[in-house]
Amino acid sequence: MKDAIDEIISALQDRGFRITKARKMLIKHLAQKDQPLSIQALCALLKDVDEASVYRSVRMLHEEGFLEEIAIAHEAPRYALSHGHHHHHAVCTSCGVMEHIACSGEKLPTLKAFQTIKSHEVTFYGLCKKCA
Amino acid sequence: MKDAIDEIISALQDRGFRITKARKMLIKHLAQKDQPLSIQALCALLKDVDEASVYRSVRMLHEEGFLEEIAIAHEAPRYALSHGHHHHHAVCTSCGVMEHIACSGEKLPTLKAFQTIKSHEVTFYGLCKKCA
DNA sequence: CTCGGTGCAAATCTTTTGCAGTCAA
DNA sequence: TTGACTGCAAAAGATTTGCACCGAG
Repeated sequence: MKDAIDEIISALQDRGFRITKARKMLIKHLAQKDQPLSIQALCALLKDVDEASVYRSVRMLHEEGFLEEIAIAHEAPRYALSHGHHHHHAVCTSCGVMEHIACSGEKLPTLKAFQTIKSHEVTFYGLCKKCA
Repeated sequence: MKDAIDEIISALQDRGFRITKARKMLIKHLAQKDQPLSIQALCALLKDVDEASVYRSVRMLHEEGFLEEIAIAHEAPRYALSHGHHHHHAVCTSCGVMEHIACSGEKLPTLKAFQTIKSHEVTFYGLCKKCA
């Protein structure tokens, strides 16, 4: 986990970004929480960092590809450190906890933390015939 | 299509809601557009209805089950008249047009209006072991 | 030392709410 | 007639932006 943090930090430095308290804290919290967090949740965790800086840092890290943005029905988007490999999610409608589901094509995915699934959503993103 | 509108209107009346210009226009636009629309898009179409009323009407129709709310990555949710049967969506990342995809279990779904699919997202909603 | 990033405050945008007047039933 | 809705205005919340100062490199 420490490795993941260091990797992102060196990558940022390589690209000319400075390593500030706000950015270091943001990455650290996302790495150790192991749960995608909304901007508001991040602001609550980073009490001593200005909200504007949280927004700016999240946007930058997302644009640079270090953060994955996860859209959830009826909720603000949540952010997590990018994993690289393709995957999906399960969300608990009661406590909000999220589980990462591998989409490897090799074996059937398993849900370790879930008891029951009530609904699912599938969305495709692509080009319609007019725009292709 | 006219039938769908009339059906919703009688159902609303049966439940004690009044049929106002705002509500009638909202339902009419959603029925004839045949595309899910965001609240902002609806406000633009319903220029002579106050934004606050659009928000109130959309919420009421959604709570009463007449509107389906569709979450799209990096976008405001869109609303469409409920179809009843379970289905999914494809979104064009260029023009935003959406296609409804049946999820019947009988035959493979087909995408009529789409040329290429770039990505997909699957999300499960349910109860985790702690909350079950 | 430099200038990219931060904090703070103000601006902007989105959504909600209170209230008095209006109109569907 | 009556109270469920609406429009309007203000409030609340979320996000962005301008600017002077600060600190990472």
